Amino acid sequence: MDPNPPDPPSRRPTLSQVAEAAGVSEITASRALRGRSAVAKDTRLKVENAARALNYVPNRLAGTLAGGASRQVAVILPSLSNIVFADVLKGLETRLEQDGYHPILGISHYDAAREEHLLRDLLSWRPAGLVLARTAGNAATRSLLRAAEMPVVEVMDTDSDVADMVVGFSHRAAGRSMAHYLIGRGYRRIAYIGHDISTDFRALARLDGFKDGLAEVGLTLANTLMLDGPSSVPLGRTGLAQLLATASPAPKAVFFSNDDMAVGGVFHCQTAGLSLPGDIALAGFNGLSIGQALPTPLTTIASNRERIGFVAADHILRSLAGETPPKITRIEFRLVPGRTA
Amino acid sequence: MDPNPPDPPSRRPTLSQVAEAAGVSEITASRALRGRSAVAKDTRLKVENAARALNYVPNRLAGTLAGGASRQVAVILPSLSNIVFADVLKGLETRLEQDGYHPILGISHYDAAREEHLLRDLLSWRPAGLVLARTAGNAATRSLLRAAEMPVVEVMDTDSDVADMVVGFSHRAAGRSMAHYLIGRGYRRIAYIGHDISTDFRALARLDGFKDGLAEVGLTLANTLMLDGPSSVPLGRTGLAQLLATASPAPKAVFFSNDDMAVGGVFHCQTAGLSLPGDIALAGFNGLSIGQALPTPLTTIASNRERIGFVAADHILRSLAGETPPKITRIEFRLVPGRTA
DNA sequence: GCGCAAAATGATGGCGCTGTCATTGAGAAT
DNA sequence: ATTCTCAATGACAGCGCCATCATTTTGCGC
Repeated sequence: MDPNPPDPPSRRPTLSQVAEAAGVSEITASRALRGRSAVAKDTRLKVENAARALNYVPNRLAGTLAGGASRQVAVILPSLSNIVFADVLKGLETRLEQDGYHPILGISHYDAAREEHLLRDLLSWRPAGLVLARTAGNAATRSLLRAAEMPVVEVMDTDSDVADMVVGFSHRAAGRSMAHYLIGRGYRRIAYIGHDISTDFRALARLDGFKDGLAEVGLTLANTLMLDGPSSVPLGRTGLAQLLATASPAPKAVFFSNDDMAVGGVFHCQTAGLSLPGDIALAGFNGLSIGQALPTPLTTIASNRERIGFVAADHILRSLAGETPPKITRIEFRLVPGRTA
Repeated sequence: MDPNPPDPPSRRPTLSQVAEAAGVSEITASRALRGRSAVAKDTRLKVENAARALNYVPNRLAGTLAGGASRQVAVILPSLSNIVFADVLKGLETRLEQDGYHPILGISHYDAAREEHLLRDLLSWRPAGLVLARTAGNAATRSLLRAAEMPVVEVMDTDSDVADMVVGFSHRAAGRSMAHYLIGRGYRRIAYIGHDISTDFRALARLDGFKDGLAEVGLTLANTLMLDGPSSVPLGRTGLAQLLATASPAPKAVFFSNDDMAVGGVFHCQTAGLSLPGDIALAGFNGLSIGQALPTPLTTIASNRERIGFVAADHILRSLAGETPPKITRIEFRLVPGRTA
């Protein structure tokens, strides 16, 4: 009984083994499997059979190193707890997969240092392109991005200037448009309830735009409640309870940092017996399906996250194909009047 | 004016350029940067400075090819629309990142053929390990997995036998435990509302377990409504409306395929003025925070998806470190009695 | 048959890095 | 001093594949 048998030599078959089995040279086998240059039909069949028989799986590390471009795309997102980024990732993956590309993922947790570290790490895999939803300005990140020498798409908002291309919309404009809507509905005493805004600068941009919209008619926010922690339904629920318990006079309308928060607000109203929008009006942001399934559909702004991801991936792939996609692509948002405001 | 200037020689700096700048040999630079073997302190500093000055980013394709193991882990999930899998991915990424690993992602869309194709594709990147939430039995996938020669963890359910390791729980047992709970609460005329079950075999396993639990006391499902399409809040809402419009006598309790569906059911009751659980009792599965934030907290079964992902990644990393994690790791589910049943 | 272009195949080198096995030199032990 | 040890460094080869440039074979017109 050998106590430590020599490592089983079951290494994965290589291209040269396939070539040998097929009775051709390595390079011919390579061409046959990739189908790029001319290979006689029965040569190709021989090679394909040999590859199948050996259960050959190409080694793309070697392939990429030797010549081709990688078929990996680095993706950096700030979070996955928020369905919004999962949607973007889904759109990305869908488009990438069509061309045989795959995302390598990093989550920055809204942390600039971690983002930079991730960027370095992912770049070391020599991806063909890079998609990111950035966290905040960071000098090191900027210079890494500029030096990346690959297509780079920044997603989610169009207010950025670091990347090669941008796909998204202006969160500031979205906030402003909600202000216009609420003003148009006659609301004047308006409050805002947000989650941990120090990290989520896009929510902050919406808030700024919202304030701008109010200012255009000489209004300011009646109350502003900034809560700790990431956005969630429970946080929105307790947030509205807290606001209504303390604000006097009570606001007539509340704009939440997003739909999760706003749905929590709706739940509070259901619990407290407040009628929507008579006693109080609520509005969110994102257009999640849950908001629309509520007994009183949520007034919100619909964004198309999946499409943002899809288009971002498409831009990467088209850049790699030598095309020149637009620098800025707006994926329009849309105000969805519900019955809560 | 050169019409086609020679490609700018701005190729990324290589290790040998760093070595030259630091006045040492390539291999010494390699060691200095990796910090594995003995390098004199000031040699290391020289190399580090040179690397920084050149903005050197290592090429891990070459590094992995030459010797080391890859620091990528292939991840195959059936969907990202469902927050459940985003949670798993989050847990995975969190643990992987701690050791400098990154997930390469593939989405199978509950399609066995696509799953197999993805597996081949991802394997071609020679990842260090593989984590997947499988879709269904598929002979080709099985043999690929067995031949993978790397740690493989299957997540979400423990009813599988293909992978090296398994992290999850028995969906069948979860379904059974919900049956016991509802029976214990006195419900007898019980219905089930599910989404497109042909794809989601875990939901099907829960249903089977649920039926088993009913059978133990001589009951069967009063009604079964299987809806087309992926699970969602709106689908659950229309589903319950449809069931109550057609079933006669009406069921006293409904078990939904998951929380999204059940929340939709709650919304229908709110709209239709049905009181919970007096007029009808509802139960879901997953323990999403939204269900707990409802005015009447949802009765459900909490699963810890993020932990499943975290532990799965941990098993991969420990296997790579030479340890032997358990073959089967149960991440317990927990019945959460709410006020809807 | 002959010449020639085009198709098919092959030989070579190298992508950027690391494993392995030298080699060097400085200090410890004798 | 002389040997020995061990830390520090380096030379070399090769990971698996593909780009480039031969070379051979085939097809085809006349």
